[in-house]
Amino acid sequence: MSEEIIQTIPEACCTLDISGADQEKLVTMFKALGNPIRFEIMKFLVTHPSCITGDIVDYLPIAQATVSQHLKVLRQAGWIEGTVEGTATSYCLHEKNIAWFRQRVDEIF
Amino acid sequence: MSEEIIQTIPEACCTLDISGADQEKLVTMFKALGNPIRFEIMKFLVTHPSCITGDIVDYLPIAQATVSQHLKVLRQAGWIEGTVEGTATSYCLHEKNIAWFRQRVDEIF
DNA sequence: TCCTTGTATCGTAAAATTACGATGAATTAT
DNA sequence: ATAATTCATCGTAATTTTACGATACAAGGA
Repeated sequence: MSEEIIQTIPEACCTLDISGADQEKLVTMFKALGNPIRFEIMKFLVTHPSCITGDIVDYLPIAQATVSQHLKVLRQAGWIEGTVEGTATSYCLHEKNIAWFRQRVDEIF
Repeated sequence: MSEEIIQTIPEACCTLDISGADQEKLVTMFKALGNPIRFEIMKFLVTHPSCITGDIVDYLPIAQATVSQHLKVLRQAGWIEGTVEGTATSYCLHEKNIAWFRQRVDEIF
């Protein structure tokens, strides 16, 4: 006779109000800043509000195409906003999303 | 006669007190949570304090080896702590590092 | 109109990440 | 001592990310 083994995951001590699309967005934001170059870009934008792509390219030791790619990741993750100004693009922090990120982090941990 | 062009990066509006090893640690923490499975593990640990590896393996739809690998990433990033208890390993949040993370985020953004 | 400037996107090579089964190592049970 | 349990690590295939040069595109100036 073999005994029946019932797998039980321990009971939760509490609930967490994050899931679905919000959770995906949060993970995307974490992932975007989990890269040294992109973190450096965010630091640069904090200390140099609304500068253009070229300023960041001049500042960083990597190719323009790569910077543009990183800016796209940060933009799609919601960390920054880009505004086309003539032939240039001006970037600034997406304050609303950043505030949202902080609230979620404070809420979860 | 060609005119000399001097590249100038715009002046900073402020300074940011994060760099070097601290910055690397912060990026590593962001990177670790920038993965859906690892985020899910963190959520599980928040709601199920000090559970063992097997509990997480039962909860997630992925192989034990993969869970173990993700736990290692979270441990090395400083999000969690593991304690060997006999043949099992019990994991819990690394509260101190988590607090440090939140302080840095609040400080920067 | 044609050229220059500032960026984004494409194609692609190299590197890193993710997932798995298999194996190993340590502890406990028989 | 042997077997079972629990977990980490190894080796590796598949996928994703990162970086670059080349190219395209849009706006402004000559």
